[in-house]
Amino acid sequence: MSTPEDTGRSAPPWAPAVPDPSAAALQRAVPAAERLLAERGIPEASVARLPVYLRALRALVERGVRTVSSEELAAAAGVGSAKLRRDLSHLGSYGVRGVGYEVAPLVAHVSRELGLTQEWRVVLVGVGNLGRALASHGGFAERGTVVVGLFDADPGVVGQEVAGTVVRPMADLAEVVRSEGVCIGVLATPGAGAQAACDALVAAGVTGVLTFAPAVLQVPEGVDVRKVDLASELQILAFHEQRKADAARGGPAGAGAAQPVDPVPAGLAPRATAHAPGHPRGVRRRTGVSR
Amino acid sequence: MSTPEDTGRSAPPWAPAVPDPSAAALQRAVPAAERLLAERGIPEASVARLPVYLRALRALVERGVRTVSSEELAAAAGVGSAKLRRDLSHLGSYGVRGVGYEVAPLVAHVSRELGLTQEWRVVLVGVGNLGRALASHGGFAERGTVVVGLFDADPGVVGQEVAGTVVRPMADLAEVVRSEGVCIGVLATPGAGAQAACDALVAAGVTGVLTFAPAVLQVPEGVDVRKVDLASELQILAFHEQRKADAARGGPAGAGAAQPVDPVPAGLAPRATAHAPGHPRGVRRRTGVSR
DNA sequence: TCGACTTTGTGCGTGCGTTCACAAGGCTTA
DNA sequence: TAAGCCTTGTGAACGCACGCACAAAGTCGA
Repeated sequence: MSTPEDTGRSAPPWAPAVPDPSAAALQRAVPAAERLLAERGIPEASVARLPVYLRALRALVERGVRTVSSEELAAAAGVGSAKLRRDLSHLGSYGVRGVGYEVAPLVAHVSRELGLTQEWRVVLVGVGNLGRALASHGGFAERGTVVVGLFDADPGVVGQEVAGTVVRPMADLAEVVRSEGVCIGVLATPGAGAQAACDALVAAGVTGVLTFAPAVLQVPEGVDVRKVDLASELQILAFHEQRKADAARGGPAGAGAAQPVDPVPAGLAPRATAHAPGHPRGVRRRTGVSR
Repeated sequence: MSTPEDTGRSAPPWAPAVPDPSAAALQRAVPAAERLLAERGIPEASVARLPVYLRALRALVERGVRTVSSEELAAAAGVGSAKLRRDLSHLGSYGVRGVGYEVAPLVAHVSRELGLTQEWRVVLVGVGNLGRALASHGGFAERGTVVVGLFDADPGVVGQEVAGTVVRPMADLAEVVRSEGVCIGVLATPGAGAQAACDALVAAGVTGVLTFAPAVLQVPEGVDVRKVDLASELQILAFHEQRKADAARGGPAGAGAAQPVDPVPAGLAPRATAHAPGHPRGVRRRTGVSR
């Protein structure tokens, strides 16, 4: 069976400005076994890290580096080397034992895996403060993504020009999605109108949604939703800050915090808890970002 | 080492300059957040959901509801009831068997747990498109958070008034952080200046950072970093879209999105591709893909 | 050509998070 | 008071993900 590999359009836009002798490597046929492995299941956790690896790899390309060890790349991506190796192993074997990974081929491979060999056209619904920023934020999509339409339910906003594009009414959504081949939508509406906007996107044929709205979205099977919740992120940080403050004040083991009835000193300012118990200043390390 | 020339470690800190084995060793350290949690044992995963529960609860308060069952609240928050019950159990028993949870007390309790009984003052560094939006986005912090300072390294931006606040130079950062009792900083700079800005925040005494910059940040022990990566989110969506498209086209096709063109069989919605296991009943369901 | 060295790829143990399923507990009604 | 019903809180099982540690596999120098 013919592998749907790089037919036509050869080199990706970001192909290393370098001569690139390994072009052949790109064409190299991928063993069926490997492909199946990759197809069958790349853990979601790994997929989520691929963009990070890709960014690190591109930086390396920029610097003219041709080969990296898992240790180096992992450090650049802020993860452990073992994790990185396993993640990459899900894509097939693209490293050379005793040497490391060839940057150029790896960039190409990861890009292809993420579907970045094609351009993804997206529509943005909700042109408020955030929506405007996202539309203008040239690099928010880095590469591979193009906003082909801005929409808003507010008649007052429709017609305005934002980032060189005219905001269109929701009524035009379906038509644009179809004609432009859009399958990803970005939602930047207030929480109240989020579900309605989401429904409109789905009805139009979008199957992937990135939402910034503070609302729980209900979507039909087959539609992916990724949610970025700014308020929540801050609240989570606040939780940790409070925890640190408590630890600094009282003894660990949540002296007072453990009790349901915690006499919260409402008036007490969370003063710089900069110097918790014992923080070895000056030592840098990456901080877990959980997920 | 394969790096052609890694001369001078003068490379900017944010550059994926990897060498430095000692740094790798330091990464083994246990994230501050996790360690703190261990003292009281609220799983990070649960903490991350508390804001969502809180939002749902507030909506219930708005509607005058006084009691909710775990089933109802879970549905409103988009999670399973068992998960919700366990999450809440980490905060202590605030439910009444046979009845459910009393909304008002629960709101108060969760709020207190998240540290929302006090106001968290934050500074925002990087007043570009995104920074401006965040500063203006009145409700992006919902409640409990107040932006008390905008900073930017660009002299051209300093002095401008954004959202009623004058942008100040980075030189003023430390002073503001101290005088205002800030411990959380929001980073909205380009990737290039992120590490420097982060360093400035940490040096000023900030111990919690929310970054939107596409860069891996290195921070000292005791500082929490949460990262929101817009480009990555889109790429992850793209990955899934590609997967669906491949599946729709027929069998487990190649790993590459071959066709640069013909992304979507116009008008045809890539039906079902459910990669999420079965889900209870309900026409609509929330789509997994959480972080 | 051979041996020493380097780094990948992965088997395996461990711990966390999610889910099931049910006993415990509390309200309501007779 | 006692029986019945409802929902919480949680013991236990399951599965995923992470990290260690090492054999395999390749490079480099003699």
